[in-house]
Amino acid sequence: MLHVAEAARVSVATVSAVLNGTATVSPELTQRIEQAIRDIGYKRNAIARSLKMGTTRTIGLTVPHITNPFFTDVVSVIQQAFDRAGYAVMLCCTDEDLNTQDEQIRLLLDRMVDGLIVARVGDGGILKGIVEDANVPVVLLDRLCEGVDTDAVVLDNQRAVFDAVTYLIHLGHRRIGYITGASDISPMHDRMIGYREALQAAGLPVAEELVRSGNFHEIDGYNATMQLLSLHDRPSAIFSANNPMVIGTMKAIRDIGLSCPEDISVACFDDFPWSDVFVPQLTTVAQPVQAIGEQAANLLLERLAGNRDAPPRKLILKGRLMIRNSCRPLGALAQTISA
Amino acid sequence: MLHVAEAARVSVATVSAVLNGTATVSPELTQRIEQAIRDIGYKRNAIARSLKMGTTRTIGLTVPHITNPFFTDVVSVIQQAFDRAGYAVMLCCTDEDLNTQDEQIRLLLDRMVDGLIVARVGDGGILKGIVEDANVPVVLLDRLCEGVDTDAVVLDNQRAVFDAVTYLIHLGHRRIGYITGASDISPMHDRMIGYREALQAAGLPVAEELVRSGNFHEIDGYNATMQLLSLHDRPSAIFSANNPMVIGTMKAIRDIGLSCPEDISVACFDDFPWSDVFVPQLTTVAQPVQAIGEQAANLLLERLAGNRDAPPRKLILKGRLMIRNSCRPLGALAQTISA
DNA sequence: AACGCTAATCTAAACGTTTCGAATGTGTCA
DNA sequence: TGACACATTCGAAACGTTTAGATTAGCGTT
Repeated sequence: MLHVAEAARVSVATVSAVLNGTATVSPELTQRIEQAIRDIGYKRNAIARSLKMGTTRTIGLTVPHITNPFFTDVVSVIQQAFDRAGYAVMLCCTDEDLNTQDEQIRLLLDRMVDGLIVARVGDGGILKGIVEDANVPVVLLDRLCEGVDTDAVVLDNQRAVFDAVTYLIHLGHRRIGYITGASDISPMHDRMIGYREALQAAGLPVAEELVRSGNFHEIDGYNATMQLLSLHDRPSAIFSANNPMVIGTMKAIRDIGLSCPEDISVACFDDFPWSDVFVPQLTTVAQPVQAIGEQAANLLLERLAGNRDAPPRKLILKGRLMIRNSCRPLGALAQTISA
Repeated sequence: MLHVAEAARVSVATVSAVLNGTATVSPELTQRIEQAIRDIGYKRNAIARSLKMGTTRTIGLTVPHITNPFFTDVVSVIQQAFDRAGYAVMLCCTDEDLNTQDEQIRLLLDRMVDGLIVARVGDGGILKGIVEDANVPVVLLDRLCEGVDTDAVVLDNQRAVFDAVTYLIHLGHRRIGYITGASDISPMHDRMIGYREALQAAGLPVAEELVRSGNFHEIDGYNATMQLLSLHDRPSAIFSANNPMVIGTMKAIRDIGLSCPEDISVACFDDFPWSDVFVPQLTTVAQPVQAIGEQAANLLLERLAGNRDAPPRKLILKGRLMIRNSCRPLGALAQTISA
């Protein structure tokens, strides 16, 4: 900027003025300065600007795993939204580990991100303190966090699973296996409640041996399914509360020599692009990823636009049951349908 | 830092010294300063540091679409690698659009990223100038760029497709449809060559009506497949040079009332997690995503570590044909096998 | 001709670090 | 006792911006 000022024979203040349009500058000087900028190929240093202004026009986004198709899609939407608004986004993957998350949030804060969107892990760690300090706005994504009162957009997980399990019950299933992730994550907790309530609403018992817990990965789904399938009175249907784990479920079914949906019905959380192309076409609970991403971005952008002390808003969106053909009717119902 | 200095009754220079270990500081002062840091909850301002040091410990990463599973995986690996090295990564999606890419690269450069990893789009745009200026190191990912001589890691695309198509030919296929993306992208160009060479090596003609070009999206694959399948002498196999497009291919096959592999064989580029779970299990060319991501990260990290003027290195990795059951043997071969 | 008003431009401080060189103190050696 | 080396600490400039306030010039009024 100094060089531009010299070349245009003006002060740096004037250059800054035309760059930002913050003051009226005569046409001649404007012209000279613009020419000098082109000649020199000057690019304004956003770091120096950030230091002075106290804002970086950068936000931090952390998710447990970007390879989980739900997060892939949401990250993509969020990235686009902030790109349109002229913000950069720093992406971090916490690998479902609290220490990693704390470290990455610190990294982002050190770099003075203007805001944070977090799909939290564990108990939230340092998140609570950050929200309380209220220096940088935080919006929670997908997962609420106990004791952390801030903007959030989540799914009505309980209702979504309730609907899905009720659907299985309507098909005639009575023993429905359930595979979940760690229950300290709010969606996992809520989904579990949805499962139990659906059974209870139908007057069915909640058999603890049908509930298995894993750590979100394919292998965990595989192991859980193996256990369910080796029960002496094995379930006729399995609902997997997490998408990567359902891959493990399908592999376990195949490896054990069964097939879906003939021998066992399967449904799961989170839709994915291939779900209606291959056989079986998996029945899933689809989250409105586009809306989730956009709403999260909007909540944060509004805070960034200055609306700091409005009360926190929690947006709760509805899932949608995508009925395909991985679940088959059972018993009397099956008779009527095939007849 | 000023507050810390005051609280510990020392100068800011001394605080900086203990923070960075750049000078010997007496045990008492060190102690006092550390205490003050804890008391105040001081966090060093990375922006100010960056301004002074001229380095942000942040890199920029641009890909066409993060939802393409190949890029999802590679981004994930790269993110992890830089995280380990204490770098933040700014992620941008260019949506396969050159203007968007230019804009985003400018955005990243404004923010003084220390380096860039780019899966380029179009003809590279401003990339060439940036590499020539040599202020920030650039490594090309997945796609080389004409006239841009810099570090790169790509696949041996030609060989990979050659192998895949040769496999189809060995199965007895003679008319093999080929669906590609825009040919100004080096991998698409090279894959096409691999296709032609495989046919020529087998003494088969290259029928232009069997080659269709799309814009990387599912819908393009759908349309291209529809065209191929409505040919009066339709192909017995289709190879899709891009993963999202193969979804369109599968949908088109289904919509037209055919089935894979009975009526038509399908193979495609890029593996995905579900590929061996559902039916048909798709035969794919798997890229070594882990290695690609790590090598790209390493190339850049080495440059960042100071090795600036070594000649550019191009790493060419090998793909792997994952033979599953979406391609069936034809003619005489089918007889022998089923006999 | 002196005055005030407005518009255009500039000067200089500030943002929070790092770092060079100067200053201070302490012990060693001739 | 003075000179010197060494260890420790500090003052102040610098990084590239923004911006409040000062300065200057131009112009219409009286």
